[in-house]
Amino acid sequence: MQRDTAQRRAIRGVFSQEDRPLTPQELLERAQDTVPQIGLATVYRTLKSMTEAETVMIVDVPGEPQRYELAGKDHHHHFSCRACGRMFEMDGCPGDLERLVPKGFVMEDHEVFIYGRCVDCQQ
Amino acid sequence: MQRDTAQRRAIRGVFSQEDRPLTPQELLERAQDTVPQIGLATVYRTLKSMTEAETVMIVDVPGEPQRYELAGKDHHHHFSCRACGRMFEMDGCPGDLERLVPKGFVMEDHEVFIYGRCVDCQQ
DNA sequence: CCCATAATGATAAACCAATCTCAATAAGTA
DNA sequence: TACTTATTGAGATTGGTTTATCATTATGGG
Repeated sequence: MQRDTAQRRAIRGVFSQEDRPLTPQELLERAQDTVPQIGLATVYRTLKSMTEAETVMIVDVPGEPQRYELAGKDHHHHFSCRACGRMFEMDGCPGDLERLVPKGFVMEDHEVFIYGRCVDCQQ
Repeated sequence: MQRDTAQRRAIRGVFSQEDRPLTPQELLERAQDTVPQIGLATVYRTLKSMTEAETVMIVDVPGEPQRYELAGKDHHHHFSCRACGRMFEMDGCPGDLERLVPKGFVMEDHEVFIYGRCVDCQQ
């Protein structure tokens, strides 16, 4: 059966503290604040089981390694800060995407990424 | 000086025939129709010099290798077909993205990806 | 408290995209 | 045509992410 370890608690803790999509590396570093000896393999293993349990979702980002975010959120998109490299969530959705779709094509899904500077990285 | 080779002509030909963002692998396969012995290294070398010359642009796609498209096009976004894996261009742009940006964040750029089925892959 | 075994850490290995190496080829000027 | 040298192809190599290995640790039911 699934055991409750300090490592997994730390990873779950990071996800609820930072409410944004995280890379395995970011998760490792934050989790090490709580459990210093935690290794990258444990992070990947935990992410895999959380993904299978649908506790977290994979976020594919252009030109970056996969990120992971807690599942069950409302539909949203992402903001990537070019200064600090962090990715944030943005509620809502631009309407009227159907208008962009070429004739004869069928839209099933969409993603929007906005790039710029986050509130902590102004000027 | 820059020499005009059959390989480079083939690659330029593929770009103008297929008017969409192509992966190095796609370029290799299409170019081999014209120059069967062309190798992947040549494709990458040619893409690098075309990128430096700003003849082509890199398109970063979520969860996929980089693609390349001819430079100088109007602002547009991309449609990815889940059936055939090809990526297409879509003219235009959803307005009103500023509305999504969290307070204090500054938008510099944006990308939109639509997923679904292209006209050749219906039902 | 015991103990079966799930989980971990360190590191090696697998993967894949992209680049490098180098001998062979071929473009293009004289 | 001859020659300089840019370009090529094949395969090795790199760099980064992700997975596998395996001896060790530690959870949690009995």
